[in-house]
Amino acid sequence: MTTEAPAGGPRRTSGATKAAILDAARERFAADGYERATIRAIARDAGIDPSMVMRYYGNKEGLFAAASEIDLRIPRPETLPAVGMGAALVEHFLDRWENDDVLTALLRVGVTNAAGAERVRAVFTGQMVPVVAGICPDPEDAPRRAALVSSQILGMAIARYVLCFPPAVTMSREDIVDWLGPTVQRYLTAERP
Amino acid sequence: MTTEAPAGGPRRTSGATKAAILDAARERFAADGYERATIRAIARDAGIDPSMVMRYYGNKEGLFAAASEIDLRIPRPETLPAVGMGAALVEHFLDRWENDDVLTALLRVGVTNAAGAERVRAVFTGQMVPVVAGICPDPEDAPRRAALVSSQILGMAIARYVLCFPPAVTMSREDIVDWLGPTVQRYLTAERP
DNA sequence: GTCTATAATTCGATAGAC
DNA sequence: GTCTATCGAATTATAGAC
Repeated sequence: MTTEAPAGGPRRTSGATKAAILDAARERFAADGYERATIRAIARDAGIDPSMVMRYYGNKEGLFAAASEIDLRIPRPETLPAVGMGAALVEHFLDRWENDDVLTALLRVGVTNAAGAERVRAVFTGQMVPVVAGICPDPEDAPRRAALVSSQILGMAIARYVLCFPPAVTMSREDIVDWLGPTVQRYLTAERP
Repeated sequence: MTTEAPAGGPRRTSGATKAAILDAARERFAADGYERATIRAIARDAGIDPSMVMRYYGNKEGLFAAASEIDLRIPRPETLPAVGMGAALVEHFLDRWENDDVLTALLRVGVTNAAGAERVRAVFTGQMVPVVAGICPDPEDAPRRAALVSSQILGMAIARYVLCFPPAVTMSREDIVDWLGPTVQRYLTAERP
């Protein structure tokens, strides 16, 4: 029990508190979006006082910036199967989306908040485009191909995890990979139509 | 000038005021999302007093319900070209998205608000699924195919009109139709993978 | 490091005069 | 039909005690 700490000492370390705040923030931003996720609720979830959030992150915007740092961990092209890169990418993103609240949080905030949209664009430009550039036959066309791939990945994420269209929710992972894989593959490597 | 109306008469008709409110509401909801679109701002845009909004629509939720009524106007399958239904649908939705704020408003609110998500699901079930059922070879699979089609349409709409990925914004309509058309066509009519 | 108290806004919603 | 005035609640953010 942390309450057994010596008198005068911190109840818990600064690092642990900050991590607890970030965890709670990620969950709240993912569940409620930027406006409805209040600092009070986040602090309550983290079991600390709202003023601690301000102390550590300055303001709500700073908190979101810290909580929405993200690495998509897109596999390097060399590690992907030569055939079925599209399917492998779809599978990777399904994994990430189901195991990391930050993706949903970033998407929800990006749709409602101008600063959030800017962050999503930065992730797209910094992490998606370079990988696509390493795959597609015409690197100068990588941004456009990356946008096409992202549109399909984002669209399925919204249908399945945010809007919760029943058919999109009940579809098995395998079905989604089988349907979306060829689409992504085509966006990556097909000749321009 | 409406101020020349006879003493005691309304400055403008009830219908005109209500329409002005709905127009302003659609714009605000589309631009700011549900939480940030305030009744005060909507009333200011419409050039009336905030209390009029309450009088006509009861509360904010009622206002959004009225402002987000929408008909996707998806063409009946018979009127679509036998070959290139996918392309025709993509073109239709690009048109709708560029000429009707309600689509963006509904999408923005659906992502942040539970009631908004329910409305999007209702539009999906009521307008998208039936059309797909009239096109696809196996009507019992229409909901799933409709979800796949919607995921690609919604994803491009978000990338182009909400998140504003530069490549998605600068792409020409023709390019989008050429790239997404075959995808939608496959989701509609291809055998299950 | 943690918490109390509170300032300063802002919002949705209501009551009532004209 | 329209507007003024305002209530009550909720929010971010700050100042300062312990």
